[in-house]
Formats: sequence, structure tokens, C-alpha cells
Amino acid sequence: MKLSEAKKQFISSWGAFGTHWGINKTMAQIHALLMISPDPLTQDDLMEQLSISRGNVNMNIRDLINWGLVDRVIIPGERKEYFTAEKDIWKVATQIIKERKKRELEPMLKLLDQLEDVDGDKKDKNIKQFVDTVSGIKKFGQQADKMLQVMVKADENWFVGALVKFFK
Amino acid sequence: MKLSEAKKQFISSWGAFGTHWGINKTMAQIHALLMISPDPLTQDDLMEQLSISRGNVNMNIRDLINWGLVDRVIIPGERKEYFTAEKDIWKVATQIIKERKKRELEPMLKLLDQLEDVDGDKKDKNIKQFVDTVSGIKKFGQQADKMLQVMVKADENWFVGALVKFFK
DNA sequence: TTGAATTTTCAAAACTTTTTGAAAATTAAT
DNA sequence: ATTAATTTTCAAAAAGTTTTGAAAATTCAA
Repeated sequence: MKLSEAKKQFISSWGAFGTHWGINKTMAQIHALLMISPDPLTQDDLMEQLSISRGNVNMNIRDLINWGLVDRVIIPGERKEYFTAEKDIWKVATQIIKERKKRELEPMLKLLDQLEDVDGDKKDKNIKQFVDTVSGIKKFGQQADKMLQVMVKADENWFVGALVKFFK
Repeated sequence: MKLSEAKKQFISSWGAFGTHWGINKTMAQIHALLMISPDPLTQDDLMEQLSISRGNVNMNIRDLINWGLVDRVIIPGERKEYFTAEKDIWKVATQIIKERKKRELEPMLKLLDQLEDVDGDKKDKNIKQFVDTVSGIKKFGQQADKMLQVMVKADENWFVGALVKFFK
């Protein structure tokens, strides 16, 4: 397959993949394009290569920067801003895990804590089922939180090495 | 907090949580309500308790059944159909992992395989970056696939026990 | 400073997804 | 077989999200 065709396919399916994970298609496509580009790109490059408007590029780039997945790059002597993406997929993954843990998992665990001590007779089957469900989810979430914490902190090689041994 | 208030909060935040994971709000809310209900519910119960239309309940219940998260229950002597959700959160999680692995991860890995052998000189930096990115993602994805496979097959207690030891 | 290049913003438009509700289909009791 | 209860379907409406593009703001070189 030719590079240009392969690029198109990669960008388009990375975009579709993103939408299953709560990330918008354009953001994922910009990220895909930056990951496969050896050199940093400008907003105009992104507009042109993805056929999207300036405003769209600008907003999605901002989000990607907030997620810690893209960086602004200053090229001396150049007026325009350039952008580049982290290319080590392990770092991309841990960055996403770190952010989602903070944005989603931690608030959920905090809420479950509050919901766990609902008033009333624990013998009532409605209350019992509610509390059992909530505390089951809480325990599971705490376990996941702990595990993700270790992953995020771990050094790539140590972790991958350990995992391979553990799961092989 | 009163049970009715706690239920409302749980349902609403489980719905919001779902939207970050590519699941629609109503589907997640139906699932939440069924998880905290000790007895099976009918479509009418769901319509009433969540204030949504019959068609909406019907379609989302169908999806939940396809995901393997909800089951139809026949109650002898009752005309209506009843629905119940898996309440063991570990089973819920492995079921979701199994499905998403099949629907998303596996097709992505298949595509990456094809993209990896793009034509042209591997010395060209564009080709090199493309191939490096694609194979990096592929390796990572295969690793994840293997790990998830183990999780899904594992028995709850064995796995949780092993994880706790491993990550503590 | 000035002004040209560049980036940012945001209201309106386009697009996508979800929801509704009534009609059609199915089911099961008589 | 008939009928009433229940479930399913799906076109149209509503709601939600993303994209556009032009105006405003910012930046920087001269």
C-alpha cells in the first residue's frame, strides 16, 4: 500500500476509534496526523491535510494540549507556531490514564463514598441492594485506581517486562 | 441521605459516566436502575422511574441485552416481560471488556497489521515515522489484548488476589 | 508605533444522535 | 378465531455536538 493511502486510512480509523472512547473525531485525527509526522506541523498544515477549518483546528489543538498529548514548538526564525505530538505510545497511554483517572474515576469514587451511607434499615431489600451495588462498584473502582496508579508511575520497561512475565 | 435521593444521584452520575465511555446516557441509566433494583423491572417501570418513552426503553434494553449486561426474565403467571441486570461488578466489567475487545481492539490490530507494510524506502523519514508509529501502537495493542484476555478468562478471586499481591 | 501575519473566539449553521409516539406486529388468553 | 395486552419499529422531532468563518485580539518585525 502507498504511504498516502495508508496515512489516510490510519487517520480515519484513529478518528473512528476515538469516538468510541468519548474523544471527538477531529481531535483524534489531528493527534493521528501529528503522531505520524516526523516534523512539527502548523495550523495551516493541519487545515489543509485534514480539510477542516481554522477554528476547528485551533479548538481541538487546545484540547490536545490540555490533555498533555500535543506540544507547541517554537522554531527559531519562524513566525508561525508549530505543533508536535508525543510519539511514544506508552507515554500517550499513561498520560490519558492519568487524566481520565483524575477527571472521571476519582470523582466517581468520591460520590460512591457519599452514597454508601444512605439512611434507613439495611434489612430493607431495596436499601440492601443499593448499598451492595454501590460498595461493590466502589471496591472495584478503588482496585482499578490503585492498579492504574502503579502503571502511570512505572517506568515503561520495568512495567512491560513485569507484565509480560506475569501474564505470559 | 435518603434512598430516593441517593438513587437519583447514582442513576444520573452513572449516566454521565457512561457518556465518557461511548455509551449513551439513557442506556447507562437503565443499567444503573436495574443494578440497584432487587427485583426485575418491566418496560413500564423503567419508563416511569426514568421518565422516558416506551420506544427509548425498548431500544436501549435491546442494546443492553446485546452487550450481555441485561437479561429478560420470565415471571410465571405474568404477561409482561421483566428485565434484570448482572449485579456482580466484576462480571459486568469482564463482559464489557470482552465485547469492546472484540468490537474495537481486534479490528484495530488487524488494520495496523496491513498498514505496517507500506511500500517504499524505509529510510524516508516520513515512511519511517509512519511505520514506527503504527508498529508501536500495534505492539502496545497486542500487549493489552493479551492482558485483557487473561483478565476475562480469570476467575474473580484468583485474579483480584494475584493483582493485589502484584501491585501492593 | 504601525501594520501585516497569525491566533483566538464565538454565534450561527451543519451535522449527528437520541428521543418520541403512534402504528404495526406479536403474543397469549378466552 | 377474536381480542386485548404487550412489544417492536421507525419516521419525524428534539436535543446535543461539532464545524465554520469572519471579526476581534494578539504578536512581532520593521
